[in-house]
Amino acid sequence: MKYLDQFDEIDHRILRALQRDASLSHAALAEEVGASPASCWRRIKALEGAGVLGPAVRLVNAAKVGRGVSVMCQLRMKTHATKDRQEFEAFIQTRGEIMDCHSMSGEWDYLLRVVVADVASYERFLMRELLAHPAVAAAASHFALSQVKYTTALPI
Amino acid sequence: MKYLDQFDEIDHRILRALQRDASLSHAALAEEVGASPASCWRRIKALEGAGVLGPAVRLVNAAKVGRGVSVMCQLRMKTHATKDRQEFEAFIQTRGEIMDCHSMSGEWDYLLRVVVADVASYERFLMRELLAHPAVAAAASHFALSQVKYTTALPI
DNA sequence: CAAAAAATGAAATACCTTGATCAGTTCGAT
DNA sequence: ATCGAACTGATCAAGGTATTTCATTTTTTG
Repeated sequence: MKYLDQFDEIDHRILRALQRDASLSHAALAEEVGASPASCWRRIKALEGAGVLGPAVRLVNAAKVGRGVSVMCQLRMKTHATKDRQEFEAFIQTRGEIMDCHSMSGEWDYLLRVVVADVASYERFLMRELLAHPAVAAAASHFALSQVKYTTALPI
Repeated sequence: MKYLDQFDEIDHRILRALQRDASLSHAALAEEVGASPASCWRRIKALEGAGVLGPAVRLVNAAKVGRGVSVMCQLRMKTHATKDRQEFEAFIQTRGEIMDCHSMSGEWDYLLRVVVADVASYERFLMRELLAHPAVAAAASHFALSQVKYTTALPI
């Protein structure tokens, strides 16, 4: 099997197409990218094997399931000890309302995107979960007024 | 057809399962959520029709396609005129490296998540695209050191 | 330039999936 | 308690799909 150290134009088209619509059949995909279904199948397998192509997921409308409010929350930690960091990052994984968490450069240690039903829910989450966590020193919350863009498709 | 003003436990399980794995067949899904394939199919159609269940997309490993660096960029606008805002938000849609954009409360107008290959690429993007835009007054960039969590699955 | 390796397209098959039908059942309203 | 609407599970036909094989073409390597 070829070693995927770089992608050709067909690979790029496959990645673009599947990022947009994971439900495309190999036949439909083949027509779109200009290759045969068999070739597409082999390329997809190679891309999956190389860890480039990840899982297929279904997107859900946040507002319609009562998660219409996004809050960006910056956190500063009390300590930067490895053990505390690991414990905190493990805690992050367990909280479903935390969609993303990045470790940041600058004066704040982490930036979280939290989805909640309303402001009251966020207040509760902030007070009881985040600020109550022993490793957290301070938090600054910024509410999203609207979502101008949201995509999972990387530019390829 | 039933009016989806609320979901029962089976709907919740379906949404959770499809958020995790969009490639599940109706048969596999049925077994997982404890219903018949036919019932799953009808519920999925209803959820799609109600706009709850969105598209199936394939996730791609950002680092492996040369987009391993995420930067959070806060922007302040020169003006808040409707026309300028609309024009800027349309511009946002055209730039593939901008994954998310939220209109924010607080002292910054927008928060963007930008994915680039490296710091040099970001510098170029910031200078030539964002700061060069006529509606943008100022920007503050924060680099993500690592991605602690990233999910598309809302808590349901 | 020649040989080897790798990728390609076409074809074929067995499987699986979707989506519809129908009789029975649950649930809510009166 | 009774009626009716809505939902359910089982079944099934038609169609499409994934995956393999093989001969051919393209690319790489020596």
